[in-house]
Amino acid sequence: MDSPEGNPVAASSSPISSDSPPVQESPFFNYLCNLSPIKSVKAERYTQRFTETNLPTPPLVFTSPRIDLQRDTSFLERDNVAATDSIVHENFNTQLNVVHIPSFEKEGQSCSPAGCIDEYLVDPMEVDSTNSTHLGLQSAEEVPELLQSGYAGLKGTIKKVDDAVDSNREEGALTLCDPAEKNLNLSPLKLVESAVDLRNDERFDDFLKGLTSEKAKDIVDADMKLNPVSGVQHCERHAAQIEGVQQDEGDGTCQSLDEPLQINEACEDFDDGSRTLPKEFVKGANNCRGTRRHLHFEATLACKSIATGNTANPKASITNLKSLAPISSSWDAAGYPLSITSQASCCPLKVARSTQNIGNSEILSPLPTGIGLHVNSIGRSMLSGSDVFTSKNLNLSSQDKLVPEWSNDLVKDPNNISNSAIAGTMFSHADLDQQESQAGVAASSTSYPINSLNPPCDSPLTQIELQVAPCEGRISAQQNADSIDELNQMSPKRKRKSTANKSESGDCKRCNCKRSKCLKLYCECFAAGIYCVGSCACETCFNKPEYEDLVLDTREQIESRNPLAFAPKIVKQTTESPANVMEEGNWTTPSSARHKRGCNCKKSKCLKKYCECYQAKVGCSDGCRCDGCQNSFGIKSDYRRAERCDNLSHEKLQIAESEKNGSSKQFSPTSWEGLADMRNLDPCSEISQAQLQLASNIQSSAASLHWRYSPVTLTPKLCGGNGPHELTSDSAFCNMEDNDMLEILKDTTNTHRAEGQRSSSPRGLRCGRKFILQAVPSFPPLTPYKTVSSKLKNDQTDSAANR
DNA sequence: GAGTTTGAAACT
DNA sequence: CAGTTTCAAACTC
Repeated sequence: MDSPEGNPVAASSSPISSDSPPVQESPFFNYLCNLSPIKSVKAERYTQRFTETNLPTPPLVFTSPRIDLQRDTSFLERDNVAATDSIVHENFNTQLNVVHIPSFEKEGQSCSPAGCIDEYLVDPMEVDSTNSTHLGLQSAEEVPELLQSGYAGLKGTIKKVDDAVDSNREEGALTLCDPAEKNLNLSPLKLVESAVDLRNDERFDDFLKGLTSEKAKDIVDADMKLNPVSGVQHCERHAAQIEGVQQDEGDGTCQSLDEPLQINEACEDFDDGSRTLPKEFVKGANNCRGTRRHLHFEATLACKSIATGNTANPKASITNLKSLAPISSSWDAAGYPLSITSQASCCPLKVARSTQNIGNSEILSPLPTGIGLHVNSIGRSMLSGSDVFTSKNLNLSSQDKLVPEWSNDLVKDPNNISNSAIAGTMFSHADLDQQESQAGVAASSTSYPINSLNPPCDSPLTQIELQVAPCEGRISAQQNADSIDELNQMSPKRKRKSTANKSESGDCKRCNCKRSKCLKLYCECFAAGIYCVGSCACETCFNKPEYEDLVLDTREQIESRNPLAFAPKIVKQTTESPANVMEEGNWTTPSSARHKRGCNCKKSKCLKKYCECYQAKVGCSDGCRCDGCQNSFGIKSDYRRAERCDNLSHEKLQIAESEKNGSSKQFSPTSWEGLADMRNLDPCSEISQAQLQLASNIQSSAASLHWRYSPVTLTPKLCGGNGPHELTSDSAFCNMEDNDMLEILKDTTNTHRAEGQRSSSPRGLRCGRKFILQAVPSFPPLTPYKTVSSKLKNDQTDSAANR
């Protein structure tokens, strides 16, 4: 680790200094003040940021504060965990306590009508649908029979779960167990909430009395399975009753990895329970980091279903749930925490990503409209939105929002993953050397299919993946360690070579900054919104977690100059025609993706990586000021022609769709001319009628998914690599200046609604636009999550109306 | 590996 | 806003 010359943090004029003006006191602030001093400072700072900007504090911020609500680390000692510093505890607590929403209420956290803290702790969907003044738990009538029956039916419930449950009686948890026969009208989050309420059910106490050891285990297991949130609470509350119950060695292991699709095997971050539970029990439970994320994923998917209004096909949704389950489990296996808030805030994104990762899975249901993010913005937006830059904890939180590609491999070969490796990963990341670990993983990880996505490995997105890579099973922990050591022992030059080689092979590359202290956009890591890691060859690097305040300040400074400095450079024009959408499993670059600002090449002719367009494998556009452009991905002068080509293509698709609908009145001579014209255009004319028909049948939202997450690093497919195309009105966005983009951002909601009323435009196009609008925001999100939630609802309404 | 070229970012 | 400087990546030898 570099030892920077002096600590700029101390000298920096941080708003957290004691001289700082008092932050306006609010319930939120008071809440934060109850946190640990360190985190309170951060929270204060965060609050202040939003106070100053008059922006609503995004709920994601609570990822961090909640983490600290229970800082009891005694369980660490009990489990002989080497917690070497507070950060370890902090991070570890992150993994343990993030879902302790109910405890807040129990502990009487203040909750004012104006700014109920819990409002930030629930799924935005819930926030949106529920009065913010009573967001804590659903009322009894809202919570299905699960609540009413309470744990009196626990035994039966367990049995049902284990038997894969085919009953409809308990619509709550059991719906998750047998999703194919249930519907998803019940929000999974509600399930969690309802389950939480069960903690207070005295019948549970009665039930626990007289437990046999086996029963105890089964019950708590089932508790976790059914009710990951309350499971922890149960374990704490009824520890005395369970204490002494002997568990068979190895019997406490969770099967989630073996049968990841089973909801009842998705276990919970049960570490908290370790404070009171027998160690073996805890051990078993600790092996089961699946349930919470599992359920969250379900919540995510529920969000998806809700967002798309796809409640008509619950079965498909449930199928998706099943498909996604292993992924979520694998995430938990990595020991990363998940906050309902953060997860839910980004749930559609997560869903989309998951869908992508699943590849050929059966996930077919439409994606939520309007929640997609440009692939470049995935990491950044989330990083920003969750203030990840400010905290490693938050960094972790961001991981929750993403699903690693390797999780698919988990499913395929669960035996590849050892729990020990998982645990090792967890602890290694809880260490100060976290990033070195990442680096090691990065160095040893070579084959992420997702690599084709932007941002590259440097991005938070990839960082997240890398952090959990050990669980992938492809790389042993020892290999990781070796890689780390190797990297750490490298000279900067060698590191650079090494990373450069990796870069060539499509893997991670890191910065090599010498004078910028990695706090300027020169630094690729900083520009990507991530900390530098051990694999970086930078000198005097301040882009590290320990300088997070400085990093944040610098970032703010840069953003004050250019609010979109951290926005994706490559933007995808939005009205991509379905014909131009990649086919399933064949991810190609949207050829209409363009550099937001354009290049300025003078000598390289846009044929070398000096050119940002070329580097991003996108064509040059009118926004470029390059001389003698010969960009092989599309030269500037071809831009207009390609635009015309795409417009025609789009028109043709509209015609095809109209044809399908039996409505020929929309055909215009122009349209037909366009069709004829298209035939003369190469390569657009290669679009077959079948393709067009297929394209017209493509669910627009699904297409939108591909576009949203379409890697810009691949070659265009249908319209050829040199055919930058498809620039309709929306596409001007590509070349918009930042101010224009900001204007649009401010007007996102209105735009969205207006689009919803535009009956003539294909749904997919609207999706595309929404995507772009939401892709751009950096930190802090200009659109509160509540608004996003509202938009989800609007989408739902739109979908319903369109149907 | 050292040095050069290049263009983005930062600065004036 | 334009010109200049700084910077680090890309590239060449």
